Amino acid sequence: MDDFPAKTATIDDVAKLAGVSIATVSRTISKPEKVAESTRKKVTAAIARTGYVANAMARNLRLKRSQMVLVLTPSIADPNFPGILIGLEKAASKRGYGVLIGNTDGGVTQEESYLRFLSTGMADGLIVLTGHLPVAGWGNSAAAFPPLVAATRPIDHFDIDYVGVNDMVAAKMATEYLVSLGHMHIAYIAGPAGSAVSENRQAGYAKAMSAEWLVDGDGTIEGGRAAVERLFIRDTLPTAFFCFNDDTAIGVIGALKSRGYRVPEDFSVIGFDDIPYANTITPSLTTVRQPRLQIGETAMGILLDKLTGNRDAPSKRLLHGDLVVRESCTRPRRHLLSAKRGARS
Amino acid sequence: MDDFPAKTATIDDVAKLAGVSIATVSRTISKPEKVAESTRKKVTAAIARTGYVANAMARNLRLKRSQMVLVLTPSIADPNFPGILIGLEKAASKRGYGVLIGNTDGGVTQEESYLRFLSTGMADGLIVLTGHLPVAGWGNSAAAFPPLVAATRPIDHFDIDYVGVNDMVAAKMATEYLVSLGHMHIAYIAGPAGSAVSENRQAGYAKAMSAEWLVDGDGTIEGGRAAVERLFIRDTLPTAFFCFNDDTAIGVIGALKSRGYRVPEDFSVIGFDDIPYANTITPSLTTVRQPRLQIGETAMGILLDKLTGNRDAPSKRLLHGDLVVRESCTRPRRHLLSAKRGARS
DNA sequence: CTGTTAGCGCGTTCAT
DNA sequence: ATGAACGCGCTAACAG
Repeated sequence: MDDFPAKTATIDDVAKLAGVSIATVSRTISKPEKVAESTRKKVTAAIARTGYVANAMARNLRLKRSQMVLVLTPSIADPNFPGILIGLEKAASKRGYGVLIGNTDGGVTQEESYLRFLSTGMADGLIVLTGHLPVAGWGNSAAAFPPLVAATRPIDHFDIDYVGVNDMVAAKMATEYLVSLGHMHIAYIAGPAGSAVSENRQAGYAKAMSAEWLVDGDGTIEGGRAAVERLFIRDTLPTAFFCFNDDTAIGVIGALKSRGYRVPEDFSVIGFDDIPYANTITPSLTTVRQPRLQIGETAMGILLDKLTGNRDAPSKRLLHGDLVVRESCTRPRRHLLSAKRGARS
Repeated sequence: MDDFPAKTATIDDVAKLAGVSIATVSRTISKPEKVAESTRKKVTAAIARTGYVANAMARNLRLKRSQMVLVLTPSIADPNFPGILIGLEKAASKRGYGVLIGNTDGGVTQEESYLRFLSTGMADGLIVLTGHLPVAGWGNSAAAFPPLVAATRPIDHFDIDYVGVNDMVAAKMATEYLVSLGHMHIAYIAGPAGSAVSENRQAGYAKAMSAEWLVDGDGTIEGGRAAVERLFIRDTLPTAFFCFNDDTAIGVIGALKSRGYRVPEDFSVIGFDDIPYANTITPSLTTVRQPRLQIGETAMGILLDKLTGNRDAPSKRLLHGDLVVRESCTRPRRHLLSAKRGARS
């Protein structure tokens, strides 16, 4: 019934078997209502008997499209990626599109290579997770771009569709939670230098604080750890840490613990993302959940709408992030403000 | 220079501009040596001026191929997936192939849908991460399959290319490590029922033990936790746990800790996979590293070899997994063999 | 309602 | 060494 390399029946085979022309076969497939009931049945039967499946290459060549979208990501290993990909894939396959993965590793060479791929027509559109236009300085009119939507990381200076979490609002909420617990000295451990996302989170944090206390970071566990070490060289310490992301928070907690402090008893720390393992660490991490699946789905939805023509002006879609309260934050217990370095190790 | 929707030059444009026939243009691209030096230069120049890039659909239609491979996975969220995907993608793009993601969620419907996709010719081959042939009972002769290679999870009853870690050897090694530490009572917390991978790991474990002590599990954190709870109903307990995977180990450790025990002081636990967060939990997890990237690369390599014709009989490629010693295992301290339930909570 | 025809853009004989 | 012509498999006019 469904052997595989079964000579792959073509539309001609079906037409011949059904005793009609190929045009009729084509119609029965795409516009069934425009073909007589009787012949439709014959054709349908013939299709079933031959196991016919339209050749995508031929059809796409004719239709000048590919029914695929290319997803450009700087890192498949990013803990947020799988969730987003699931959403992307789900929305795409639901509408008959395939999703191609393009891992750039931040490299310009790879970006160019994928772009060349795009220009061969193997993909109709682009989902960009990198936070910048592939190959900086691409034309200057937005019309010069291929259909594209950015997700997770906004792209500056261009009026491009974007969907991601509302970082500022979420960060403000997280910070306010810390404040409501009684914290007055909260440090923000930033993400990679120049990260627009980190800047937005910082802005949200700033809105909830009268004075900012900024610490550099890079979004990695090691970066979080290093930030804490640097902080301990100073004379004063915050009572709570609002971290750019969960990885940073994990690093912060690790460093704190290895210095002999307890979390949340001695210091509260809150992360951002709610990565899959956020609730498996000790203490389980209070954080802001990023609606990954939804981000993926709506980003793909917007792109496909553009591809199929039902879409007007670019829009920024900011989704809500939920605060997930777990164990890593509590009321400040003592005034550790004057804690000196070298508590213990 | 590289505007985007730049009318997309066709081979005719290039031919016209270079003053040659399209056949010559085609040759200059695929068999440069068969064209005169002088004309080659003209054509090359014309290509550069027009920014010509061959249309993939047309070319693939003509060549009856797609230059894409479909990766069927039961779960993008599996912690092992990203690493494998990176390897897959790397090897594919290096050889000019694109990789398409097919998330089945274990559903037959999705599998069928992706298979139909395959049969449209949008993909030339398949990488199967599900551990079974898509749509069980597919023909009976291996020749009826499309080019395919299984990775991570072997497919029984068929002579299919497979690449994964050598579970038995690795499990034996892990168990022997526990034994070398002095443990005599080691329980194996199994994976999902019927998992061939879990059976192999169990077999390796058995080889290092005189008597098996089996506990059901399902490969999830919750499953690991539950396994421990069930164990505490009994009168005797092991001094160490060899877990099917890291998630299970995380659950085991969590349950042990919440019962007031310490790991590794009271119980040693060892996992399998070395997922990204294995070293961030407390205690950091001793485990067997699965060579994900390498698995992905060699699986894709084999598939592409088959697609390009340089390949003979199917082969099983078993890669070595390294034991990664961290903090979750130590020598058994006391004889907890008669520990009763309800230690504390 | 149905069949005929003309390409979509390219690779490839087959002549020259 | 190069060009003319055919066809991969399909959809979209255009007739009838």
